[in-house]
Parts: sequence; structure tokens; C-alpha cells
Amino acid sequence: VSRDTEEKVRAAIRRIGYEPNEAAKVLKGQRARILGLIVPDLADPFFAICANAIQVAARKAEYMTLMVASGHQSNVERQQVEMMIQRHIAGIIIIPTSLDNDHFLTARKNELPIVWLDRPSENTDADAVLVDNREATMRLVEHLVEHGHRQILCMTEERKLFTNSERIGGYMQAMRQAKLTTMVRMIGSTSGTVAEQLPSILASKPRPTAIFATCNLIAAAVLRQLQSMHLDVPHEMALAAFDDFDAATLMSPQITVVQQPVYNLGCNAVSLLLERIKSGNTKSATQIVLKTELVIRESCGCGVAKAISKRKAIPGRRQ
Amino acid sequence: VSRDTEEKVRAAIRRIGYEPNEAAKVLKGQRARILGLIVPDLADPFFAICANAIQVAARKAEYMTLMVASGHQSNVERQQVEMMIQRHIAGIIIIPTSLDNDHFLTARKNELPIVWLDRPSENTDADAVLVDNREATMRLVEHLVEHGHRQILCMTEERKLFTNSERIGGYMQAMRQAKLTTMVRMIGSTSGTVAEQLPSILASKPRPTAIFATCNLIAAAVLRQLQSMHLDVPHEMALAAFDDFDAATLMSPQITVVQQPVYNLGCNAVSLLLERIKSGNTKSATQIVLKTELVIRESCGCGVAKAISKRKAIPGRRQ
DNA sequence: CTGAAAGCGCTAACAT
DNA sequence: ATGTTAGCGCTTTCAG
Repeated sequence: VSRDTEEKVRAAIRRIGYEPNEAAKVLKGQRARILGLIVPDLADPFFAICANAIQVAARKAEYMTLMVASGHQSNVERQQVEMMIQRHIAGIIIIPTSLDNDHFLTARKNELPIVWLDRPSENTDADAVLVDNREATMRLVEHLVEHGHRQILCMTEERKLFTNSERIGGYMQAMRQAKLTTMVRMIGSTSGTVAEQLPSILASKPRPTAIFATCNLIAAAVLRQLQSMHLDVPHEMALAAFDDFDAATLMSPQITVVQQPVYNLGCNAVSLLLERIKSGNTKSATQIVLKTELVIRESCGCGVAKAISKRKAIPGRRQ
Repeated sequence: VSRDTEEKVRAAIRRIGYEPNEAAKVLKGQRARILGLIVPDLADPFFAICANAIQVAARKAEYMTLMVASGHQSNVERQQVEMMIQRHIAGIIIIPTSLDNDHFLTARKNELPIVWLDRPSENTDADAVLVDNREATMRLVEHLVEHGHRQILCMTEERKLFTNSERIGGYMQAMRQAKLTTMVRMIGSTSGTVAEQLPSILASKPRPTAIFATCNLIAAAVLRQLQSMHLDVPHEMALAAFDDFDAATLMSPQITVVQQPVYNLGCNAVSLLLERIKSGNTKSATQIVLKTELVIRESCGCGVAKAISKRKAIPGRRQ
């Protein structure tokens, strides 16, 4: 084509205000420039930061984002995946609720690329972006051991989650390496709340001197309960947790945590998904494992001065 | 049609696994069963809870949700609205970043229904779901006055936001009614941080005995700074804030706040939008103003016992 | 009341 | 290299 003509055409496009119609493209068999995101709960800070990162990254690549909160129900996930397949979106990022994920495999049969986030797919090797749950927990427990603790209690949820069991596994491994006895207590509907369990734990024979909480909700509840029992943290009971949160620096003492690269988790998921969309099924599955950071604050027993100098903001939050 | 035939057809539909193709419908001129949501930041807890509520409500009505974080930039809002118009979605819910919102009017010209959330549209009367910012602030300030405070400082953001100016307005009105002198201090890039400002405030002549923070971020920063200055809250300085947050009950003392019905805000926005989608432009614009709740805790000076009995969880959060 | 056909805007295959 | 056309799956209109 002569560049003269091309220029004329472009001018006409602008003049008329022509916009390609996506519905027609999709009808013709192309995929919509839309990414799907399924998370258990969009109101949960961890998932919300992921969702935000994913949406921003998707927008940069000129994709819109369909977001769904599954409410921790796999049947909702299933139903929404069906809808996404019908809408011919370009790909899905999913933080699955439960271990069974056969319904996602139906999506893959429909040639819809999927990236697993935070929790991998069982029974299949699939693209995934994860975090070094096990290793990070080991570093955290080792830190408590270095503080001289021998009786370290692990408080965790009853829920069967990949992240949880990896963290419990990391705790076990670190304790074994230090030749210490493991103590694991579950929090949940059948086993009772933190407030109900802590008194009996403190009355038990090998009384723990430190607590590792596998998630921040438990950590906050533990700290509150210890305070209402007038136990000094960290001197009478040390505390450390997996997963940073806003209140961790607002409570006193500030809580020592493993900080996850939440924002990067989302960004990497998008990059991986976009690559997969481009390449189709030519490449084999990729698993990206991101490094976490041990953020030493006060609740583990480290000095206040040291804790303040190391204080970190949670990434991905408004200033 | 005979019901015999109808039954046969339905059976065939199920057998074949027929699913209507939305792209074809849209191409034919119908609207997609998709709602659009534009918020400043999906990682912000307030917006995240709204987004979650909206998505859940939309799903119940069999709509999917396209979500966008504008990053507080109106040009992103503008661009994303354009994309939503092109995609022929059914309607938009928007928490606008700034006061100018001419770009949303272009959407309304394209017969795309819009509901404003948390902040109303300027220059136009449009469907909106809001909160009684002004009245709630007055109740909160009156509560501080009842505690005997005469010097009440209002700490707020520099940002020109509807919610902010309403809250400042409520503070002014309550102070005037109590015949007290108003004191307003801005926090922001030009005026400095809370930590920078508090010392000078405490050195000023009519020394405030109570602080009202127009948002929870400021409240948390104020409490932290007061604690690092070894000032007892509430005895040496009372504190109360607009907008509840997780850390409000985790800090000590627990912070007295105006609690917004965040989850309901989202639900109402969806109902209103769905009504508008059904009715077209036949009905006139509706403004829904939701009631807030004054949650008395400890930082205002109320007794600990009273505060605990009234303690409330933030709605819309995972358990 | 049932059946056939046109056409939404695009792409891909084909013919010029 | 350029132009033409069929058809994606649905709705709507018009004919039978």
C-alpha cells in the first residue's frame, strides 16, 4: 500500500471514530482481551492486594479483568469458570479454595490457559506462582530458636490448605533439625478459638515460651489474648507469624513476621499467563517460587531499637 | 407450543449442552451481562470490601464484574469507561477519584447506566449511594464534647474529596453549635506528616485535649505518635475517627470510630444499578444515603468495660 | 403460529 | 496486491 493511502485511511479512522468491535471478533473465534481472576474473598487484604496488582498489570497489557470472589466454595469456582469459558476470555488466574480442582482442568481442555496463584494445582503440573512457605517458616522458627526458645508452639487453622500445610511442614522440619519437640494446635470450629485454647496451653506441662502462628489472624488473636491475660510479650511469651498485615506494626509490641511479596505475586501471575496465552501449549509448565522476607520486629524478643530500624511498610497499600 | 414438544426441546438442549453465545447477542445489539466497577484502589480495605459486596451481589443477579483500579487517576477512569462502553456492558458503578467527572457523562450519553458510590456526581443529579458523613461526624464530635472537651482538633487530608469535606463540614457545624473554636490541620505532601505536626500542635497555646481524625490512616498515625511521645490516650489526649478498620480494635486503647456500612454500600449500589438497567431512563435519579453507626470504644475516654460490651466486628471481613 | 432470511462487524479464505 | 464473500450465533422481521 502506498503510504499516502495509508495516511488517508488512518485519518478517516480517527475522523469517524472507528473502534473495532470485540463482540464480532469473539464471535469469529478470537479470544476476548479479558483476563479472569478467581479468589476466595476480594475483601481479604492478601487477596485484595493480589487482585489490585493483577488488574494493574493486566491493564498495562491492554486486558480488562473479570473478578470473582468464590466465597471459599468450589461450586462457585466451577460455575464461574464455565461462564468464563463461554465468554471466550483469554486466560484465568486462580487462587483455589480447595485441593480438588478438576473443574479447572475442564477449562484447560477448552484451551483456556490457567495460572495457579499462591496454591498449586494437584495432580497436574500447571503454571503456578507460589511463595517459599516451607523455607520461610524454617527461617522464622530458627530465629526463635536462636533467641533461646526450646518450647515453641505452632498455632494454625484447621483448614486443609496448601500454604498451611507447607508452613506446618516447615515448622516441623526446623524443630526436628534443632532436636526439639513439636507442638501443634489447631484453631477452628471443632477445636475452639484462640481465647479458649490459650489458657489450657499455658497450663500444660512443657509450657511453651514462644508461639508461631501460621497466619496473621491467629497472630493478632494470640497477642490480644496474651495481653488480656497480662502476659508480657516478648518476655513471658514470644510471638512470630507468617504473613504481614497492617496491624502488625500498630500493635505493641510490633509483630515479627514473614512478609510475602504480595504485589509481585500478582504481577508474576499476569506475566506468566500472558506468556502462556502467546505461546499456546508449546512450552511446558512453569512454576515460579518467590522469595519472602523475614521482618524482624519486637514480638520475637529483638530489641526495640533494632526493630524500629528494620520496620517495613506493607507493599501495595495506599500511602 | 405443545408442552410435549417443549419438553423434547429442553431435553435436547441439555443433551447437546447448548449454551447461548453472548458475543452473538452483543453483536446483535444487546448488552453484555457484565457490570463494571471502577474504584481508586482495589487494595484499599474500604474499596476492597465494597468490591467484594458488589461482585457477590452481581453474581446473584447473574452478572459478571469487570473491575478496574484507577490508581486515583481520572485519565485511567476515562480510558476504562471508554473500553466498557465499547464492550457494551450493562452498567457501571464508580467510586470517582476527583470531582470532575465529565467523562462519565459521555457514558450516560451512550445509554450506559451509572451509579456513583461513596461520592456523588457533581453538576448532575445521578443515581448514587452515599453515607451520612456530615451527620455522623457531628454525632462523633458531640460525643467528645460530652466528655468535657472544649479544644477539639480536626486532623484531615489535603485531598479534595467529597467525603472529607463533608466530614470537615460536620465537625465545623458541631463545634459551632457547641460554641467552640474550630481547629483544622491538614496532613499531606505540602503540610507534612502526622509525626511532624503533632509536636507543634501540642505546643500551641489553646492546647487541644481531643483529636478527631477524618480517616483511619490518620487516626492510626496519630495514636502511634502520641504513644511514642508517651502521652496517655484517652486521659491526656482523646481520639476518635471516621471509618472503622481492623487495627482499631487491635491497638490499645481501642479506637472509637464512626463505622460505615461498607458491605451494604456495595449491595445497594448493585440493586440501584440493576433497577436503572431495567427501567432505562424512565425513572428520575435516586440518591440512597445509608446510616452509619457510632462505635464507642476506649480512645474517646469511655470506660473499658463499656467499650468492650459495645465492641463490634468490621462487617464484610473473613471470620 | 411456525419457518425462513437478513444482518450485526469482523476475519479468513478465496478470486481477481 | 487488491477486492469480494461466506459465515461466526443470535435476534428480529417478514412471509407463509
